[in-house]
Amino acid sequence: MSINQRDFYARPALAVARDLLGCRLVRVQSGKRLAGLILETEAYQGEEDLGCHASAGLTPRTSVMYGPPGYAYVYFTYGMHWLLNAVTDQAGTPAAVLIRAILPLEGTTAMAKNRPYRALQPGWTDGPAKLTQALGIDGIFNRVDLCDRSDGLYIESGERWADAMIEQTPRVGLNSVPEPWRSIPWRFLVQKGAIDVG
DNA sequence: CGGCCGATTATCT
DNA sequence: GATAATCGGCCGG
Repeated sequence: MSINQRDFYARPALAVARDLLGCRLVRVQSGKRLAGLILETEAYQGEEDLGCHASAGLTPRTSVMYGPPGYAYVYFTYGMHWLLNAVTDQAGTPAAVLIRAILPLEGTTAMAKNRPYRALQPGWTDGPAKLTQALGIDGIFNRVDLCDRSDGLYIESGERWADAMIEQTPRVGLNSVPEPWRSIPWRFLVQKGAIDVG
């Protein structure tokens, strides 16, 4: 397994969102690997994308998206949830990919401790806030370098799913965003039948 | 099983 | 002062 390097992220969010499916999200917590296969992502591309936080322009919160690719953009929403994005595209072009679901593969016991309530129930990591809880990711991970193993949060290359196994749908939760951004199919997910769930 | 709604606070207007 | 890239509980059928 090798860590995705800067050039992997230095592309438009749409391409990175597609290629992150099947990669392995790794969080090293207390010396242990907590990791899972990425099954669902969403692309947010540019100030003109009214679903993207950067559509509000350069602010302290969105500034990380304007920086170089390969860094984490972790933000807080709905008063209680942390969501994990990977910054993509070149510096100066704000873009990011939201990681929405993983299949837990390593360190599931530790993940269950991080997320005791629904641990190991069906679907316990199939939401963007659920997976950050399971992996113990919060605001202190904002701006960490995903290309650097020493930060304890990175993404390894994985197997590439066939296009036939990948579904594209509109992004979730953008009900107050105008068209065409509300309906543009920039959400990527691995079809359920493609996954061998235990 | 599906749909509605409250929780709770960082960020921007 | 309003809003939010969500989750989980509770309700009704």
